[in-house]
Amino acid sequence: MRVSREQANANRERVVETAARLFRERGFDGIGLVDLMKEAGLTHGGFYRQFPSKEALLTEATGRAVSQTSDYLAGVPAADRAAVYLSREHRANPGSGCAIAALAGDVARADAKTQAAFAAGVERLLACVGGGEAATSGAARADAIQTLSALVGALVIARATATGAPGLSDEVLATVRKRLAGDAG
Amino acid sequence: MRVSREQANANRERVVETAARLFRERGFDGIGLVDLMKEAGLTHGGFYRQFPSKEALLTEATGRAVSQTSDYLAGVPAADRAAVYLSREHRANPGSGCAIAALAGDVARADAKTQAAFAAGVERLLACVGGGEAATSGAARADAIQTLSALVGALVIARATATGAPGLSDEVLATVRKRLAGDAG
DNA sequence: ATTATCTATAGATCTATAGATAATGC
DNA sequence: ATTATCTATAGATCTATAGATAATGC
Repeated sequence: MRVSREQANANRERVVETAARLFRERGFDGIGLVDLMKEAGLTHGGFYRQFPSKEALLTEATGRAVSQTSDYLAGVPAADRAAVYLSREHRANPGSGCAIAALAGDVARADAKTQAAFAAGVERLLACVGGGEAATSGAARADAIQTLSALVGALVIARATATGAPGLSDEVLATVRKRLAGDAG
Repeated sequence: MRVSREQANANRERVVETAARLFRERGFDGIGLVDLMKEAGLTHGGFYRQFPSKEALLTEATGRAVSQTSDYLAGVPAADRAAVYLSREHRANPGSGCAIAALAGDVARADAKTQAAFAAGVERLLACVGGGEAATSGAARADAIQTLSALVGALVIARATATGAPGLSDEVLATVRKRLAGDAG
């Protein structure tokens, strides 16, 4: 039943990756440790050798999810970012999508460490959206904050209305996409 | 143990009001029916005579919360709305604050009926933010969608960083507040 | 007689722990 | 000998239901 140290590290990685996806899809309380470990291909008994608590896994999973988000978005051409971010495909796939939009609700109720990991992701996205020159304060950073807020708000509203009011959901995506294509998007 | 029909209706109202507050504060999975009913001054045994399920209470509580939100915001002078919405006080009090920002995550995973109640709230806020002329499509409605998205996104990000990165949280509130004060805010 | 609310509980979760097992790594 | 993972379970929840109770409303 024991595996090599290398394999154990790989298993731990897979748990974090799985959590980064499932917490975004179902929320922190929407997935239990038994099912989460099962999705990672393990049983739940080994969990507490690798993590002190489910809350600690949220901290790591948040860090992982925000890294995935900024890495992915950095690879999208600046001119396409708003269209990709506000697409129906992104709306339908929170598990592989923006960590800020998908985790904000749970992170607002999490501890300071998790919020700090989340904030680091916000900073990286600001640098990305602002074209690299938004790290310091000033007008470029203010533009980036305004743009990121509109992106996150539009996606969050679109997801909460996707099934019950698909026309409004599509309209919100399309409208903000169009507005952001004009300037800093 | 039985009360008058009038009192029973008042009790039911209080359960919906309590849920509208607690779901915003703790999330749908963050409050159990036993504690929720206790906060409403009742025991949990009577719950299922008034509501078919906890999910059905979410539908009603969402409708109640969005009504409170649009009613409150309609009473705030248009010039002050962005400052009130993006205040530290609003950030600290989700239970009595904007239903869109506080419930979006849970509603994205809820049924179509709950999403429809949420969408009705979005429409009412668009009319409010747009100054009443945003109900029909056109530039005024697009402005309102852009403004509401920025408001919701900024508040959601500010809440998720309030404890772990208070400087960033304050900065997001202040920046978007300043930007929206200029135009449609 | 009806019914709103109560007490009590069933049955299914959930997080976390205990102890066994078996392969790694000294 | 150490340890990563397993099986099994403790103890605390959670949603939902059953049946008793007592006041309302016919």
